[in-house]
Amino acid sequence: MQKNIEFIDKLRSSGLRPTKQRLKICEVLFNREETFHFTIKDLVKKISDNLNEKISLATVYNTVHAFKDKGYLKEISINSDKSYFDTNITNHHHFFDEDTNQLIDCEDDYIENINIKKNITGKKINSVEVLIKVASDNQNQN
Amino acid sequence: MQKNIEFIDKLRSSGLRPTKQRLKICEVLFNREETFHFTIKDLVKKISDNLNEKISLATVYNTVHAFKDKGYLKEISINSDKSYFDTNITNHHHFFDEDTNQLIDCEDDYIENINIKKNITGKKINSVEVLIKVASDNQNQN
DNA sequence: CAACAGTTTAGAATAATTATAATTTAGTTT
DNA sequence: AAACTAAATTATAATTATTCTAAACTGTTG
Repeated sequence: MQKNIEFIDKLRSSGLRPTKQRLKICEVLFNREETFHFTIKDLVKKISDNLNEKISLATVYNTVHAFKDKGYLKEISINSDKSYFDTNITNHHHFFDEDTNQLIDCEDDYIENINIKKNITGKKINSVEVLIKVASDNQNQN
Repeated sequence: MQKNIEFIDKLRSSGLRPTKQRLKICEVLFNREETFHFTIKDLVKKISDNLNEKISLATVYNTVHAFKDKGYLKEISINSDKSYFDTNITNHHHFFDEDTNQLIDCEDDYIENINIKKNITGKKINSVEVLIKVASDNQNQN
């Protein structure tokens, strides 16, 4: 569990002012054992569940984008109408449960290393991400 | 190149009435050598470029969704605010050029087979897709 | 503590998509 | 081929996620 003072340093060191709102969002996002996968809506809900004061929607968007730009969050590509974010910023892959719309980290032992044999000429690879869509075994869902 | 009569059969066989609009959209989508990656906006533009008559936006959405449901199109997950569709419905992966926002098919010889060693209990795998984000080699882009 | 740039905010604006309800059309029945 | 019915199309309104705007506020620096 990180302390407030650590968040302040973290923010300052990347040129973000440690405002009340950003610190609250840090607490919600980073004071946890497990990776947090969330949409903006999820985060807004977590904030209003955990805090007394409210943070405006615009600030939540601003902060999430700032955190993403600074590398504290990753944005995950899901076949969807909204963006998912991930507090796990290491290189890793995902399962997406189509029954529940839940994003699940794919541990390293679940998948063999991805080997890109050729690349587009003149481009560098920025990321390689695997998305494994799963659904109930016993039903016909899509 | 497929003929109109083939599209009519194709649509009928999957329980879709071969309407004028759907046939026009079939022509635009499937009468081509290469895979077509597109957003709804792209498709609307192609339609208005190629045809005299106009098709309403709602119909374009309806048709693309119907075609997707019937398996004539795939929807591709991109880190973005809009949906991309693909006329290549085989299992395959993608490059996404972040400079140009272009989606590029990843040929089989570009990537080694993906091997999922473990899966989520009680779920079946519906799809495995790799997205390789690339950008200019000589610039600092993100 | 004054000044200033960086932040927050409510609310408006935008953009993609979906819903609605009236009209039209395709396929079937007479 | 006229009549019927369910499916499809359409213009438009509604919805949803996200971004923009401009005013008010706050953190930092001197």
